Amino acid sequence: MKNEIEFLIQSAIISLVNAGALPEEVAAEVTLSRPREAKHGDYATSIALQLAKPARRKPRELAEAIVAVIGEDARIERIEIAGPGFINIHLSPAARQAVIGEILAAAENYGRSRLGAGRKVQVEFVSANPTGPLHVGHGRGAAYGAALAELLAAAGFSVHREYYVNDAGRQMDILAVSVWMRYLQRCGIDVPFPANAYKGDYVREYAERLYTQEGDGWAVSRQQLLDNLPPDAPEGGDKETYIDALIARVRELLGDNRYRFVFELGLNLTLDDIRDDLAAFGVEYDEWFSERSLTERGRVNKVIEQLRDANLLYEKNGALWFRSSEFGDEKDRVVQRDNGQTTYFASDIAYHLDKFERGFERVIDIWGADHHGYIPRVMAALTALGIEAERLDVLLVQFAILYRGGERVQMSTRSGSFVTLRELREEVGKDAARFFYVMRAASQHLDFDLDLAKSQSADNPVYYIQYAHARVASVMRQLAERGLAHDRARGLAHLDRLTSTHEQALINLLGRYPELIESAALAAEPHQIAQYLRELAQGFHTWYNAEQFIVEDAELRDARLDLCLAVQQVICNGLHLLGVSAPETM
RNA sequence: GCGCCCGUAGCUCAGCUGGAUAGAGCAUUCGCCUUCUAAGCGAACGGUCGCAGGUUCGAGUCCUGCCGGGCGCGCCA
Repeated sequence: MKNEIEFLIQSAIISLVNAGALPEEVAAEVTLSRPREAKHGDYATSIALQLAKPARRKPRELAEAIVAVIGEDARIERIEIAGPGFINIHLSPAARQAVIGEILAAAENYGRSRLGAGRKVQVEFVSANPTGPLHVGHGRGAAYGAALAELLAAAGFSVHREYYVNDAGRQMDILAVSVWMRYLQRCGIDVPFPANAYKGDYVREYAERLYTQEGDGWAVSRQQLLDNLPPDAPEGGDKETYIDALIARVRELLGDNRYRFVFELGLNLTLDDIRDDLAAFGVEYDEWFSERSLTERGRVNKVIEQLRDANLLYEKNGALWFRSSEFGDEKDRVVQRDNGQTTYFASDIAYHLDKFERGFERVIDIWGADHHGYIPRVMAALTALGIEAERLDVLLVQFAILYRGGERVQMSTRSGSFVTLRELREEVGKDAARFFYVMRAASQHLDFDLDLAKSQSADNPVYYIQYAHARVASVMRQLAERGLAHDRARGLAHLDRLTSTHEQALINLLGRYPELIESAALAAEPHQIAQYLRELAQGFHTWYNAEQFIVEDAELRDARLDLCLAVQQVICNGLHLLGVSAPETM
């Protein structure tokens, strides 16, 4: 409806221009807004105010000219010019009510848009290092990314959901060594656990697997392991230097095959865990993209050559540097270390290039806010490789802080006592977790109140919204119990009976939903959906308390039930986008 | 020091990409169940939109400078 009205006004302006009543250069884009005040109509535009100056005409006079050209239209009851020159459009009751029929006919497709026109968009999110279980910080990225992907799909984009698996690099070696050290301890060998290793209990579980499979056959002596190693942090050494030396030693002692085995064991068990966890969180991917595969396919070296050929690399202190500062980054960056190893950044350049080579028109990365400093170098690399940086959107998700009993829940990765996403899910449930994570703008720090998320009351927005959905189902059950049947067509034929302010407000809200999908998708703001659903549920609860639906008058009854079902459908569709279930009973 | 994000009601936050009298929820106070789920509804109370300038018909929204908070500034990933 909004688009139709916009088109109407746009056409009016064009015909004024054609008639010479307006200079050509004023043909601006007409945008409609939903006025806050009901008396300002269903839609309003300030186009006359915007055009007044370039057209050298008084705003109200211009508004009158535009309105005169529009003339009569069946969808419009009346058009008013208000204030300094706003054009307020009041839809005809029939045009407004028609949305109920549209919703019931389109069902789960109501609100879907062709805005994206099938354009290929990739959304990469979570992509946490597979060195341990996901924690609550990753949960927000997961919930946000999944909701955004759904939203873009609903807006007509062809969406590809991807998880970038950092299965190469030093962090994975540290995990392998962590597992190996726990294994040795399991074998009864007294070795100190490195300061920089992964201390979580899951590492012991992985080691137990290895022990179950191999017994103590892969064990070595303390002497063999530690001989001539530099001191670890507790002995006054450097934990980084120590762990690197230890990694080299373990490799040497185990040999390639066995080292590989331990490495893969850690990687695969962790990935299985992450996959299961996300699946239970309602988050599914189209692709799990391996970082290692980039190296194996020579993509990293290839991109380095590409940069070298473009004369964008130089050597300094034995390392290879990319001139990213020439493309807006604050300093140049190393792509290959003095030991010959390529950096994570080098892989990331190859990865982003690969994304665009796979044909995505637009690529969205969702990162934790702590990675924001990394954006300019990735953008610089893309620009250097001839890809317009605008095609990549890096969306930052701020931290979520958990509160329990009014107290901040402390999290510490170092001690291994962090709160995992799984624990959160088990404590508050998938629905509440998914909803709470996306109910605020991603750019806002999120206070996640665990007690509220668990509470089954109106204070809890998830239950409030789900309750509205369940209430409709309950009304329909009551109807059946009273031996009555719902006649949708009869209701649709008598929508003019829905005259109360509550009903009008609900109908207006329902009509906004398709516009909301588009605006939320374009702005990458799933929280708009969450806010809207609360508003819609509130409108429904208010109506529910004010009026009986199951009344004697069958025409009125069916009209009201049609509205009920339309509300239920939109709540269901909206919750689906957010990954929250829509229960029939509560 | 430099860069990014954020400052809106006592608290947690919206504010539709510059519009009309700044809105919700919670908290507080007062009401509503013999009637479709009270996991609900209604009402009241509550604001120098961090501060100061600027841009214009019009600024919570855009620009500049301060103040306050978060995060980041590795040959880690």
